[in-house]
Amino acid sequence: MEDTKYSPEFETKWYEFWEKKGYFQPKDDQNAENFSIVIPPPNVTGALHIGHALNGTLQDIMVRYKRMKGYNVLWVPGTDHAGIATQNMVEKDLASKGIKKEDLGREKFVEKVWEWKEKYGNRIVEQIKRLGLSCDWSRLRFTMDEKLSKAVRKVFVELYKEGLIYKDKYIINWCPRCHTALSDLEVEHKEEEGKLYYIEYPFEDGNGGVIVATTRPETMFGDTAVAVNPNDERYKDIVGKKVILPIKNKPIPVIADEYVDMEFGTGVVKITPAHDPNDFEVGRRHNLNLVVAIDDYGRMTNEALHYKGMDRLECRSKLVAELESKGFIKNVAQHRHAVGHCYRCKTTIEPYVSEQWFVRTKPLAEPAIEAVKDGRTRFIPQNWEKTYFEWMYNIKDWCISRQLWWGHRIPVWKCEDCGKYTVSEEDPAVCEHCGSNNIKQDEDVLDTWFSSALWPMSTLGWPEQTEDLKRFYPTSLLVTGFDIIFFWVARMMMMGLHFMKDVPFRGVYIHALVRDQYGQKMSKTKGNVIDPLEVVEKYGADSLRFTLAILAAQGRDIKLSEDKIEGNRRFMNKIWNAYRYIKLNTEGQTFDEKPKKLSQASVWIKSRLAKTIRKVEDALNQYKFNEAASAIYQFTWHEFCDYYIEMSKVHMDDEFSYSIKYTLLEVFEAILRLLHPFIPFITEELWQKLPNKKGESIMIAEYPKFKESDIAEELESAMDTVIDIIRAIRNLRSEYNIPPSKRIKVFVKTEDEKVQSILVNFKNYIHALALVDELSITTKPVDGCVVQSTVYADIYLPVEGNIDVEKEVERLTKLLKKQEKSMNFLNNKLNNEAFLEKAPKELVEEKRAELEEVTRLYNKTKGIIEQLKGLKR
RNA sequence: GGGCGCAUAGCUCAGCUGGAAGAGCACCUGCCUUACAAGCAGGGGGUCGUAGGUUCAAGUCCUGCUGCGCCCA
Repeated sequence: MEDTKYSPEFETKWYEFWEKKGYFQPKDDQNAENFSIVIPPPNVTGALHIGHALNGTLQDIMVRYKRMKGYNVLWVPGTDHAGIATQNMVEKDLASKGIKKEDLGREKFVEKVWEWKEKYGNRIVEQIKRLGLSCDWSRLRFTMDEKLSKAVRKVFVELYKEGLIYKDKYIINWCPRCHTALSDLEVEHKEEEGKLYYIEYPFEDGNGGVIVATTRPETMFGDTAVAVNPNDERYKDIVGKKVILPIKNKPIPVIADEYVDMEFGTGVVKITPAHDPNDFEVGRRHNLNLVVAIDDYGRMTNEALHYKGMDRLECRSKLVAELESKGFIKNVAQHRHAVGHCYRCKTTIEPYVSEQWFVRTKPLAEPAIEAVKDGRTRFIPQNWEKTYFEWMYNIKDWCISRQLWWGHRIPVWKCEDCGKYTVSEEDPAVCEHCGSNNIKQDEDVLDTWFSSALWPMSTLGWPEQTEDLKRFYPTSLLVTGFDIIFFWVARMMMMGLHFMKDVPFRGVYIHALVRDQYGQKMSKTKGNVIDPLEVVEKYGADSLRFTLAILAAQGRDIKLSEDKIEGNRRFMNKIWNAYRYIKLNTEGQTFDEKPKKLSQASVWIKSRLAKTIRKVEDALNQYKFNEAASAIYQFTWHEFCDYYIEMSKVHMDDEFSYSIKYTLLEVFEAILRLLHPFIPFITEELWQKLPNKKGESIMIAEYPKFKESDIAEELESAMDTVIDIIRAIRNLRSEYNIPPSKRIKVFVKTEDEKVQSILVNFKNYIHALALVDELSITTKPVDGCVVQSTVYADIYLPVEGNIDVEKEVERLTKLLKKQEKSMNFLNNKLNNEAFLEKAPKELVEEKRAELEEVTRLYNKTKGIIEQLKGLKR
């Protein structure tokens, strides 16, 4: 016999079993609908974190659910080469051995990264498997696979030919540490305490000067103008004059531009087109020169005179000192402002002018906006559409070149002779313009997100017209976090619509972020991470999965703590022990024949099961994972275990002996199937042991179907009466500290014939669940008893010796107060003319009946109290 | 500065289309009742952030305010 404590050690065994059986691969049923998902590819070098666990669990629930519903299901897994992240990691590794990537050279370095990928790239895959995710591993993809790289090239070349990719000298976000350009999205803005320096720029004519305010004085070596707002009365007369740039002693013009905020500082700002994105635009409008004062390593150039070669931040402090000593600094103020940081290495971003490749996004965004507007792609929850639209309407061109070595090399060759570009899918031998063989490939690689943008099509085989592509594109669902709606979702929409002429996915389920129990983001530095692998080790993957699912309410972040996972392990344990009970009673018997007659409890539980199935399906169809999970939890624990199993004990040796066991197995088996998408392992483990299983695995069994014919309203309402009476008896037992070991005698007083007949018919259940050994129906009060009234009947419990009158009066007075409150509420309502007139008739009737009922109870309670008080005297 | 979201029991949160507030954990009491002490039974606890409005009826719809998050610039 199994141990009373569930232990999840069987998990890996079942995963191997499923994989070996090929269940993760789609069926080939021509009549069935297709359901496909592509996994958001984790970084090859990454380690599984709780976010992956949530993301994967939710997808797996849908995938397993649909599979059991009979769909042809395909879930494509894969990993992302993660340009900067991976390169940084390998660089760091090499650095620890004292090697710089430049020492190796590009080719050798890239080789090293591939080695790294071979070595560690599978780690995350293995970790994902441990969670039970049923991806089709025979279709595992990597963004730098040969075929996927071909797709990348094709897309680049076609977009280039359509004029949607261009090269431009532009100010971009530059990470001096990673030594590469970053897209706007890859910059994280953080509020920082900084200083605002007020520096005087004297007029060229020697008559005073203007004071400019800047947070970055070191960029002054790149200043080519100072600017004021054209509407600023204070500075009307100085526009067109010249000022002298301090230290450099170079005259620069005063210009007027709407961009200048009159409220900021003095209303005069310095314009440094090469080192500030806004100034860059101003410079373009006013034809200003680009003077580069800081180089790509964040060091000062020779424009900075004696500061040449110095780091920009060191230069700042030294320069401020010099300016101060020379009297140029008029004031220094504290100033909070947003500073950009590299999303990978957190280094402060340096705006930098350079030649980069860009994707013209506007023409691509329009169809992507349309597709969501007309519902071809639906966001769940729908609010996220707003976020998507907001960004799409204000989309900027996408800088796609990165000065890295790891990634898809840009397929552009520049001719050293004619200077023109050859852009080609195949490596060209000669320049397509002049035929020269003196051509050189662009050094840069593409933004990682460029290849991810193609993920749904490229993993299915595009540009080849594969069977998979035909069958599974558009995919059915994408499950991802809100943090990559712009990075990824939006770009997949653009690329998918452009190249496939159809959306990449029908639905986008946006899930929450997993935070710690205090709502803090989990991070290694804070030390508040919950490691999914540790948790799985300790509690099992099922407990983690169920916890994530039951917490995954739409639109709210998940605050996770180990307690919660432990709490759900108890649920696993409950299921485990329910199985033990069933096994104990059914072992060695066969259950091939349907029972002819069911006991009342069985009819009831089947009705409840049917309703639960309906609830679960409704919830899952709306992606309400928490509702689905709690519906089954509630049913399994509080109806099946708390009531049905207890009631089943009554029938073990009576005429229903076979039928009750049959139904126990039947309902339990259905519970396991209902739960399988959430907790695949324990459900398989137990299902395999059931004598009534059909098929070789629960994974490919049919999902429970709602059966209208199982609904038994009349019986359910009778059972409500029974449960109500059981509760009342238990309550009295508890109030009088009667231990379970002591069976009792009760009188149930009711004049209602219906209730009387229920009492007769369901007597056994009351005996068993309320631990009663003698139940008498009466229409008269019984002496020497404590009483508890319910809507249906009054329970009289004989007490040995004397009744503690005071305690009893106290208890009942409390009850009386409640009933009084209730009466008042209902009376108010029913005395309200407007309510009687305007509220629905049924509601009014309902309230009338309620009032009648409460009044009856109130009078009863009152009577008992008075009687008790009389006794006291 | 623009946008989004949240405020319900001590804690973490459910509450769909408006008809007298729910769960899990924690707490209190009693129990090893033959599936389960990782359990069973019972119990206490909320004027649903605040001020208005719509309505016969508001946690639920609308507006202002306060507090707290997040995203974008």
